[in-house]
Amino acid sequence: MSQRVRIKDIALHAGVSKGTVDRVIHGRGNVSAEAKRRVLAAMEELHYEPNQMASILAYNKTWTIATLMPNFEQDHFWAQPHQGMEQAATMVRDYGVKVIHYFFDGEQPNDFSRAAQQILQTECDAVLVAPIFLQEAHAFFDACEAKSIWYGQVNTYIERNSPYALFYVGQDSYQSGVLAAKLLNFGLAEQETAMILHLEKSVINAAHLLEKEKGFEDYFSQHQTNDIHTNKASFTEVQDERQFQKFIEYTLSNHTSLRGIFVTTSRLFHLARQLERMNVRHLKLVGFDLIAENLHYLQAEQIDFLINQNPQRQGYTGILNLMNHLVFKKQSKAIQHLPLDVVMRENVAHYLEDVVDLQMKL
Amino acid sequence: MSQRVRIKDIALHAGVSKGTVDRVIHGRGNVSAEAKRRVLAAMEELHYEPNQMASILAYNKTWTIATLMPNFEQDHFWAQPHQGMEQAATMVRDYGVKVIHYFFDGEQPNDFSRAAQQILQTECDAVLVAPIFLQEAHAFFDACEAKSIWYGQVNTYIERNSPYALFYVGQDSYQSGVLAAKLLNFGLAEQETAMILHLEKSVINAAHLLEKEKGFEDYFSQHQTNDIHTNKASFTEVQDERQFQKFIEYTLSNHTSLRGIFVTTSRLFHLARQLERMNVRHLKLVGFDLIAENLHYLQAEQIDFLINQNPQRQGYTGILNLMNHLVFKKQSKAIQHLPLDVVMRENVAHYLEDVVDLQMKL
DNA sequence: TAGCGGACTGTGTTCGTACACAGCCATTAT
DNA sequence: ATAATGGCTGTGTACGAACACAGTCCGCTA
Repeated sequence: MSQRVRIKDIALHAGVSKGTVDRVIHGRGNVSAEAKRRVLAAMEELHYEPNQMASILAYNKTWTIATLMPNFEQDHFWAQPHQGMEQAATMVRDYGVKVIHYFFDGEQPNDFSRAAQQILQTECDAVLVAPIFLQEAHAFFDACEAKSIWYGQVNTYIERNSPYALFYVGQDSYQSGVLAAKLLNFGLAEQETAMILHLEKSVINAAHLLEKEKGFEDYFSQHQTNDIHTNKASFTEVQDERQFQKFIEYTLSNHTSLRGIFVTTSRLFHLARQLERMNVRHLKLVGFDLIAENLHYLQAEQIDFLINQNPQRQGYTGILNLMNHLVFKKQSKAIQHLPLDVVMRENVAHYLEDVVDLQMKL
Repeated sequence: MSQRVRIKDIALHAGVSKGTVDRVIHGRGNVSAEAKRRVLAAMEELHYEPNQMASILAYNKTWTIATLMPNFEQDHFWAQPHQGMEQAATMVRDYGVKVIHYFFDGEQPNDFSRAAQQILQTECDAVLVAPIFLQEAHAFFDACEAKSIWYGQVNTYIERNSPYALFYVGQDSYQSGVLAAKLLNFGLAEQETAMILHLEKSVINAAHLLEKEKGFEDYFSQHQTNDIHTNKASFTEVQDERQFQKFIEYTLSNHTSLRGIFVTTSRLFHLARQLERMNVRHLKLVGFDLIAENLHYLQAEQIDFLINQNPQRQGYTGILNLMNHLVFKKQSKAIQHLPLDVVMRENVAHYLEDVVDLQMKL
């Protein structure tokens, strides 16, 4: 008994040859209305489902995907999306998809353009980009469209109005601010104060930081029941221990009811380290990302919550989306926000395991 | 230029035929030492990696996996693992794996045995079981081993010492208790009281409930800094509104400092509903599972945290593990604890989306 | 030295789909 | 009437790996 319905079976059932069935399936034309009707009826009746293995094997086309993102030796954060891309890459190789990585200096717009140019000189079918430089990214995307190259965005979202712009995979900054607010609101008692603190240089230019700030403030303005006060601060010179200490002392004496701080980036560990040195333990701390330094203070119970933005999945999902588009012609959701995992000392272990335990092969 | 290294290339490079290469790869013997050496060298040199597509197509073997779990019309919880299994099933069909589901009455050990017997009468290569009845499960597993059927466990873990016992996928009950304790500890102020509450009938027989209890208590005994008091209670008749109200009133008056309750199962919504009716709003509530009733009270901010045990993933991962074993001969980790996601009103959306956005095809 | 068995290796077919190509037929143009 | 055109359909081969089978070679024994 033949388990599965094959093209051959359809052909037999419809009284045509498999060539005709193939033409119908792929809409290649040159099929009479009558034959087409019979083939479709047979497919319906026998519940035909194509065998992807055989299809891919026979199609025998190889696709090339280029990735374009900041050098991760410079900023270690990017190692995570990259790792996700690599995992996905080994996974999609059997589908005839080849992934080639290009890197640029994360602080030099020019270098983005250089790497982009390099990609444009090769032959590729799609690119996965972290478009962190607005202007340069726009130029690159324009070029992609001119060369009929599909593209997806990770981490940073730039609005593009083109059929070649396939998707964005990344964080939901606003909602992560809301989430942090909720956590602090839960942990603080009435009349106490929560603070949002930026430890980055150019906050005003960083849309995602402002989004987080907005989410944080919106939450508290909508939840006044506990009468939590909120505050906002910025400090850049985290490397300068004396300055940092002075800043903290000043802040604490100015806000005696301060009990919780939300740091808007992965740099929370700087604060945790400084507080540890100063032996301050009455502050509840919330921040981002499972990088080693943060994990250290999470274990030490100096940090209470780390919001995990699933950076590996950004890369993983990005590649998989592109391959779904190229190989299976399946379109993916335009905006894909990754889960905001609430990570604590007590459940961190699971999030540190291999990101993708769902994958199928080595 | 042929992109990829094929068996034919190896053969050419080693000066043998592809038949010989095939024998070397599969250790089928009947190859001279010299030929074997040359083939292995060529594989090494050309970086040969087998084409899974072609391999599966040519192998043309179909595997059958049976699943055995409680009827989900009876207890809706089981719908989730089932859904995960179904997702995985459509995904592995192209690999020649067929999944057939068997159900039993979740309250009748005899019915487990009946369904198990049914499976044993068919021809299958592996089973995925929720072995919730200890004795009957042991009997079934014995039978599987006798018939050389591989098996994996989901949701409930029974220790088996056999090569046919492949893995367990499920929750880490102890750790989920610890996690709940940490959340309440974070939310409560000094001197306040946290309670662990069972709403199930036979707590003493339910190992996982006792584990949760242990985790909860261990956390607090190790974290005395806030001087949180803990308490334990049990109540069964959640359907009886008057009784339930009396129980709650009694508990509240007995523990005036009670501010947080951890319900050890998905039945938290019963408590939330009752508290809403009584207009009690000063209690922080932590429980399990994203079922509709719980989600309602999470949205209403009556429930603060739901710990998500990823029930869909149990099924999904279970099927994928079996297929990895059967098709790719790749062994999976013996004990696989799924992430304990901390779900709040502010991040619930992500967890309600399609569980597995990592999957590759429709 | 013929006969036999076992070690070793190459050939050919198979899986299900994709697609090139050739062939057929009816219609239109010359 | 014959040639050319175009619509439509079937045949055959390729994709890469798996495996059955047949074939070759060698050493041993009768």
